[in-house]
Parts: sequence; structure tokens; C-alpha cells
Amino acid sequence: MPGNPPFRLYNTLTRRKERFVPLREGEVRMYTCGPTVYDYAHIGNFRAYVFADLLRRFLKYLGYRVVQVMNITDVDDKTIRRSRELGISLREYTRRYERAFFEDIERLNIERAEHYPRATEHIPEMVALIQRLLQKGYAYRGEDGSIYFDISKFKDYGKLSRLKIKELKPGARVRQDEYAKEEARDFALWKAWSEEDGEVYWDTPLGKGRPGWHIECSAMSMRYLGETLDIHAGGVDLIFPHHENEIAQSEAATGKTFVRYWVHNEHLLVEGRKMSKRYGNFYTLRDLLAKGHDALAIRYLLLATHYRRKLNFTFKALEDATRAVERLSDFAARLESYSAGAQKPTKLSRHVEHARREFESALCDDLDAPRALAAVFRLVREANRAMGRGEASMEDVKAVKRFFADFNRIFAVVRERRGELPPELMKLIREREEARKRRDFATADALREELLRHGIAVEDTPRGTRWRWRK
RNA sequence: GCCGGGGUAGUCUAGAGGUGAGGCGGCGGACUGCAGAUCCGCUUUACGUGAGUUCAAAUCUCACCCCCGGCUCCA
Repeated sequence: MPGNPPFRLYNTLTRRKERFVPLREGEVRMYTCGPTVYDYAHIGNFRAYVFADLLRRFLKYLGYRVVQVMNITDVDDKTIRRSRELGISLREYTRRYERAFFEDIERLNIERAEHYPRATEHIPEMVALIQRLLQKGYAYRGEDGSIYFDISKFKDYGKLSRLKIKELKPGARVRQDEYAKEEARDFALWKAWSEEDGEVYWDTPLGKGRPGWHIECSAMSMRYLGETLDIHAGGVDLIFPHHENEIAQSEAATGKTFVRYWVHNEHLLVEGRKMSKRYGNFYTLRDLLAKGHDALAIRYLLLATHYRRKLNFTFKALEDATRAVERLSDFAARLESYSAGAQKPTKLSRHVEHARREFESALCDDLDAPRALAAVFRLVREANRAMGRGEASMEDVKAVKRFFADFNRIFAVVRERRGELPPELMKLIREREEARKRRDFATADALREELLRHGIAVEDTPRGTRWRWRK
């Protein structure tokens, strides 16, 4: 897009903001670490998905074709254990949470990725990748029959997390030695079947067992995006060991760069504390919606802090976000109902251009959403002022609408108008206006109450009565 | 132990040498029959503390205080 500053992204690999240029012109291939479907996802998880969504939407705004893959991890220790506890099949168990996941992301206005591969449906790809690693001498079979990646063979090991293997905390490695690994840091590519796996196993050339966790992302991303991808996104906690291991497996197998830009979102804190399932201080999206909170406000809250900063989730902040979303939504409604005689652009049109430049340069600077939002709100004030005074021309309003629509294509936080007004409600509005003309305010107020019960808020302005949908 | 991120007005968030910060809240005002939405003004010349560099520091340097995270399943 000419005129834009270059899009720069912070690459965890280099620890610098880098100009983003995809490998293939006009197309971005990105992979996002998706959910392990063993429970309802919590809002911390959604920060990662909402962030990836912002990234993909902005790339599209910049004119790229985006091919995004998000894995569904539907086999691991937890899913196996819990499905067995419930006495149902792994598939039945994981599909339940997979469905919930898709419901949740829809509530949050997260665009669908192009592919959602399930781990259980890509066993052959994983087996093939592991065989390649065995052939090349990067993997070995342990005494328990499992297959491990030998990190000592991969000299770049640690380049992403910048951890030196020797310096890792002593306590952590001792505990790991219960496995039949040659080196405590080696990780499993293939786990040989054991008692607690029950009927969950695959008979493959590697033996009877199931894949390790890390291998699925390498195998599935290569299957859908090729051996080198542009962007790989995920939470900071995945940098080590998961992403480090992905690099090791993938690059050892292909000899090529696996990922060109690694992007990681920071964690979310709840009332100042790390949120995790272990602490039990987590909220699922369902929890919050059940308490009456608005999905768009949650989305807004997740986007209103820069993605590389810790986000402190509090209910006060959620209330604030709710109001901010209302302000934007009210503004959108006002744009729709505004009319003026003047056609020629006024200085408001210049404000729109200015806001757009600010907006774009903020997002181009490593997706600085808070700065982009500030530009939007500044314009909202300018436009409200101009419309309030009747100074805005129709040309201005068109320009504002275009910008606002683009803004919302990226942020997706403005409440949609819920279609046209039913005729019977339109009739009530007219009756109320007549009552007001007669100065029969008792009737007018009663009608206003009634409309509100139907979700319609009416407002009297110097230029006549306006109505809008209320949530 | 080894790495790393922060502390910005009432509050939450941007900014990272000079160019109007934004949201939310509070108070007052304009508009209105009332309400709401909106606008204006105030809260507000804010940057953890102490030194230093500089014509200029929230931004750079050093020291210190406080909070949080990674090194282990985790977004």
C-alpha cells in the first residue's frame, strides 16, 4: 500500500522491530498456536487469539492475502486423562470443547482462519517428519520405545529463547530424568503407548503410540503453509520450550528457516496476578458472558493494551471498556442518521485524513493498537463537534464513515446496527413526537419507556428525534 | 542462581531526546419539557527515587526502591 509507512513487527528471534516483507509477494502465511481442547478456553487464551486476529485483519487491510492456520490439539495427556475419567472416547470429549471454542471465537468477532487442522487427523504427516529426523540422525529411540529429539545435534538450539542449555535451573532437569532420555532436555517426538493411554494410540511404522506435543505444529504448518512460513504467533510462554522445539525439529528436518517472524503476545494478569489454570484464578469467556458482560467489550479490553505489554484484567477495566464500546457504537449510529444540506468537504475531511495517517502509522509500528485507538477517538470528538454544530457536510460524513468502517474491519468492536426499525415501533416514535408537540409529556415519556423495553433508545435533538438500538 | 519486562495525573493505557496523548471516572457549564447522546471547561503542564549527560530528559547514563514474569504443563 503506497503511502503507508512500512509495517514493522517485533521479531522475538532478533528482539527487534523488523520491516515485514512476506516471502511471496502479496501473500502472508501465518500459523497460530491454537487451543488444546480439554476445557473451556479462558480470557488469557483469548488474548492470544484476539491478537492474532488483529494481526490478520491488519494484514488484509494492507492488501495481503492471508493464509492462516490454527491447530486444534485434540490429543495430549490432559485430553486422554479426562476423557478416560468420564468414560467417553477421546473424540467425543475433545469435540465438545472444540465446538465451545468455535462458539467463543465467534462471540469475540474473531475471523475464521483458513485451516483448523486437528492433530489426530495428521498422524501420517507427523510420522513422516519423525522418520526424516531419525534418518538424519537428529532423533533416537529411548529405552521405553519413545522417540526423542537429540538437542545436542542441533547447534542452533536455544536461539529463540536465548536460553543456554547448561544454565537452565538445576532442579528442573533432575525431575525430568525419569524418562528414558539420554539428556534431560531432549523432548519426545513420539510417545510409546503406555497403560494410561488406554485405547488412544496409533499403529504406525514408529510403533504403537501417539505424537509428542511439539511435533504437530511443525508437521501441520508445513502441510498447509510449506517449509518456511512468514509468521508464527503465540503466547510468550510458548517461546520455551514449545517454539524452540518446533524450530529444532523443523529446521533439522528441512535444513531451511522454519519461521521468518516470530511474534509473541504477553500474558494477561487478573487483578495484578498471573492467570493460569493452575492457580484457578481464571475466567472463561462463558463466565464473563454469564455475568452479563459484553463480548465486544471484552474484545476491546483485550485490544486496548499493546500486545507485548502485560494486560491487567480487572472488572473496573471491563466496565470502562464497555463504555468505550458504547461511545463508538453510538457514534456509528449517529453517522448513519446525520444529514446536512452542505455537500462540499470542510475541515472535517482533513481531520479524517489526518486520523487515518495516524491510525495507519500506529498499527504499522508493531501493531500499536492503543495509539491507533487514540487517533480514532480524536476523530470521533472532531466529528461529533462538527455534526453537533451542523457544520459537517455530507462529503465529510462519507469520509468519516469510510474511515470508521476500515477501523472497524480491523478492530471489530463496534456494535452492529440491528437492521431496520419494525414499522410498529416507528409508529410509536411518531406518536411520541406528536405527543411532545402537544406538550403531553406524560404520554411522550411513557412511549419512550415502552420503546426502551423494545431496545430502542430515542433522543431528542435540535434537529429532531433520533433513535438507536440499545443493547 | 541465570535471564527479562514494568512503575505515566483519580484510574487504566500510548509515547521513548524538543511536535496537541487517548479511554474511563469526578466536578461545573452549554443544549433539553425531562432524559439521553454530544460538546466545552476544570480535575491535569503527569511520567518510582536520587544523581548525571544535554541548549532541551517521561525518553539517554548510573545507583537505588517497588511490582511482575521466564528458566517446568501453560496463551
